[in-house]
Amino acid sequence: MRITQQDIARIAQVSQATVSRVLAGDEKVEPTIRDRVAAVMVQHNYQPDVRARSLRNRRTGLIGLVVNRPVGGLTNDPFFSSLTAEIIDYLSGKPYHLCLDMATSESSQSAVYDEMLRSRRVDGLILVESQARDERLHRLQQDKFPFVLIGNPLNSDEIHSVDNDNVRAAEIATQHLLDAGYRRVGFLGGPAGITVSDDRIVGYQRAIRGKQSDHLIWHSQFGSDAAREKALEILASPNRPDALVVLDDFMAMGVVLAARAMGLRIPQQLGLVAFNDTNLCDLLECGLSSVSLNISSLVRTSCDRLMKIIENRPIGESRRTIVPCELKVRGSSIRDLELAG
Amino acid sequence: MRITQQDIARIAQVSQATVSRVLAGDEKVEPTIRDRVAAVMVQHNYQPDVRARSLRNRRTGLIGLVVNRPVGGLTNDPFFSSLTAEIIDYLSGKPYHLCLDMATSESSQSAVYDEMLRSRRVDGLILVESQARDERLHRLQQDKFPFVLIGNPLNSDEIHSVDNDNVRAAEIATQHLLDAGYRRVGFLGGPAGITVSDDRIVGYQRAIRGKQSDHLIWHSQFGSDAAREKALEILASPNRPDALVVLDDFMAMGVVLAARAMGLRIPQQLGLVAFNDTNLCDLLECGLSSVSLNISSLVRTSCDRLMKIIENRPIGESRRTIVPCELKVRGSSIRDLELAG
DNA sequence: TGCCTTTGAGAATTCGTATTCACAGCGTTT
DNA sequence: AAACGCTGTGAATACGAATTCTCAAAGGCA
Repeated sequence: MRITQQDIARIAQVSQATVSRVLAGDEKVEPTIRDRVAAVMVQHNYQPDVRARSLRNRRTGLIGLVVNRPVGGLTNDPFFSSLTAEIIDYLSGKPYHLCLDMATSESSQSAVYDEMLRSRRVDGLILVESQARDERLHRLQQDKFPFVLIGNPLNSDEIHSVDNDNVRAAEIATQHLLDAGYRRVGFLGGPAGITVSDDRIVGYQRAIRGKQSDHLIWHSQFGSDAAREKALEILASPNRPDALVVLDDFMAMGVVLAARAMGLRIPQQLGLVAFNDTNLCDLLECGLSSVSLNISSLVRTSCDRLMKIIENRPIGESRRTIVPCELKVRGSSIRDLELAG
Repeated sequence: MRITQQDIARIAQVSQATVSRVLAGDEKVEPTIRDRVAAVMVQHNYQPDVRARSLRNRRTGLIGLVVNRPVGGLTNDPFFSSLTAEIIDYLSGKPYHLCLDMATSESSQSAVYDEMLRSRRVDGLILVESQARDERLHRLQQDKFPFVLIGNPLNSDEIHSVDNDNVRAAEIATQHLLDAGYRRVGFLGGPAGITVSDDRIVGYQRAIRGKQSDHLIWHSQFGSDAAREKALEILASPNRPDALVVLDDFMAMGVVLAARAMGLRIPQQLGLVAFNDTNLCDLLECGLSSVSLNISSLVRTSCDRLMKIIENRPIGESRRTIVPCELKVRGSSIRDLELAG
């Protein structure tokens, strides 16, 4: 059977309330008694029961992370894995733990949400929405449930959100390629409708405006395989681009394979810039230029914010925070690499 | 304020006990009443409070995953990310959630363990120990706390554990290279003392025995960068290997870069087999042969086992389960690829 | 000395649910 | 018709900790 405050109280010859007070570090406890109780607690290896505590305190000490992906959609998702890794890293040492959950299908989402929110399993939520789900977000908002969105809440500025400036990120990437001397800079994105992808296309277009006569935009499924197929097609077309901004590092590696298969040299004949700055970037001899999304600062900001909301502390900043991203230039976007080297 | 069973009871003109019974699907409730209560629950969007429930039931519905890594050691760890991804995948739909925690330092481990176990935050634990921590494991064992170890419990067969047969895996990989006609097959592992690495070295040696005069074993830090450095050194040595078994895909990619830099062709002049079968394997033109650790079946087995232990259901199998691994042959280990193609 | 304030600690209550216990109402049996 | 299940429901209690309420003892002041 488990040791409770009741037991400690009995052994130390005090009331259960006093044990609780000692635990809370209450000043109003006679030092003699405090020490006696503390000794008994240590001796019996007492640890308060979180379950009882959270019932009483209305706090579980858990932060939920809900990921919306189809079954199996998590494996090999670099964004997701960085995200969880960073969150755990950030939370370690703090009085919160991470509760991870997945909503696999549209229909299971409600269930997951209900289980997490209405049932008060977690104190707050971090949401990563690949597509805008106003309805859901507003439900949370109405329930006054503490949450922070990583992403773009679209038409709502009531919602606490932290985001990369995807538009700007793509603009920078594109501009960089233009500056490097590439003439026909294209964009290879993910499936249309995905917010990240759409946002970045806007940034691409913004940079291109005026500098180049046409917009070269393609879509592909995620992953290096799909991207390679698409790239084979793109690079075979008569007026192929001489540089590509690619939605993520994995897709970029697919493009690299396609280029290699077709005998195109990177960066001389094809410039590349991708996003995420994962460790994949070093797997290319010349290095893959990539825009770092600064996930750790994204995480730090969101978690800080969430903890403030949960603990009712004042929130200094505005509701929406943009985390700047940073272009990490490597070899794949330096057109005259050999001359320079 | 939150809606409780009490409220539902009042509205439906029954006692709170009855509401609880309806919720539990108790047969002994008059259909008329059952429907009336159910209707009120739906109407008011009632959801039972997990906190109260877990206090009463002594079950939280949480499974803990404790990862032992230094700060920042999670980012870009493919094993970890596959593992969590698979666990979440597996748990979604089941009445358990995942609670993720990290023990960054030796000293913080006790704290994490205490917080998780003694405080009964989770119903059971999945442990991934990179090194054997008998002391810790035995404490858990003595507390009769439900847990399953992914890995090797070394000198204890009392402990529930699920593991790859790392020895066999490495043996197969090595054998495969020997069969392919390579003459000097070496092994590039991680830092000495890491169980995975040590186990695989044993397997390597077992396969080599008799087939080759000497054992060619090197150690390097994890990650493609460190591996590349080491590989440059290895491949420059006078009696360099003509094939390498490499501890994981990432390190293997480092080896690939080194080989490429030195003008060695893969697989003709250097054969490669790695472990994990991540999506990195497709990033090599010829494909990287890799031993799949079958993480999803690893996860399925451990979670099943853990759930059985938690729920006191009979456990059919023995305490230790070995999940077979499978060599995925790709181009990097087919010595005469061009002849074959 | 007597009254009031302060201090410290125990008793009682609360959080929301599950479950045991007790019992009212009804039907069956002899 | 009386004694005896049986069934469905409400009342009461437990889970373990935090907090409020209560009160006794000690101390201060007039």
